[in-house]
Amino acid sequence: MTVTATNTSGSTAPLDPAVLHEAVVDWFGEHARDLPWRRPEAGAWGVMVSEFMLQQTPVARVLPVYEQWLKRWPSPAALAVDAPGEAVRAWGRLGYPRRALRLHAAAVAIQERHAGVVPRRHEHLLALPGIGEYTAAAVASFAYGQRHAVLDTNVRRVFARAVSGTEFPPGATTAAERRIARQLLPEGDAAAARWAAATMELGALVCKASAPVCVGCPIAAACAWRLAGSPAYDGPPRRGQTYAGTDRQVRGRLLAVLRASAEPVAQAVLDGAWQEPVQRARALDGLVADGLVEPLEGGLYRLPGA
DNA sequence: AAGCCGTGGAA
DNA sequence: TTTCCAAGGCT
Repeated sequence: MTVTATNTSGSTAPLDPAVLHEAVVDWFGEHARDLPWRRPEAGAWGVMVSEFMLQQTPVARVLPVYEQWLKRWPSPAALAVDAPGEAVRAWGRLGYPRRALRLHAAAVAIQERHAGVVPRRHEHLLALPGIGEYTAAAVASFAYGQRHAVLDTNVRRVFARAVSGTEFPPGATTAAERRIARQLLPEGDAAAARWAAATMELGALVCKASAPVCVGCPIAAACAWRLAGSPAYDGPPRRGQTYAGTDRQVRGRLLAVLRASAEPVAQAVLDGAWQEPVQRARALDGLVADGLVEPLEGGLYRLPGA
């Protein structure tokens, strides 16, 4: 099947996948960042840890935490025998601490189901806690060199612009996007894995969400969005996140207190983290329900133990 | 399937 | 100052 891009006049011109592949992969060869999880010594576990941390958190903030994490827990087995609360503590301020809990749970599952080895099969990866469609494809591709359509926010944006001619992709991944990704995927395993990494990097460094650097783009001449005159986004409003005053902020405050304490913390201390008592109680209940906080006897709280 | 779940740097 | 947004997953 042929991949087409919409041009200015509304007609379509065929994109030659082989030409795109070469341009993007060559660009990647020159501009790829030297990230620790891309080095061979990272292994599948290193790749997996990085993917968890990079879910909605920028590379620059992940780097130091990633290094200390792998030094402390160089294998799933090492993490699995530690308390989940230690994972939450080491997660620091990366945000969305449920990811730390899920990474710990995934390590336990890898011990139980896969003899301590990060599974190779997409199906088995997908079954692990905290691993969805994207992360399963990413680990299978980056750690094991398999052929998978890796559709993260960067790749989706690159395809939206280069192929579909729109500034931004839809709110949720669509069947149409998966079809485009599958059609553009090179045949061989190694080529597909390289392509996945290259398109992600292109989205991260050049085809950025705001202020794309089209002068540095290897496929600018073939980009449907550019050829259409870079029309402004006209789809449904992309969801903006308010944060100040939300339960999420309160949860963050409470968890910060617990992270900072090696000992269980009294209710009264947690009360100092947020003024408004109803919201504070709701947030704490939520953290307990999520397994991020463990209530003890006598009004004490701590990060979850083993 | 729309909403929830943290955090901080940059524009 | 406010807004945007960063390699998503789960319910």
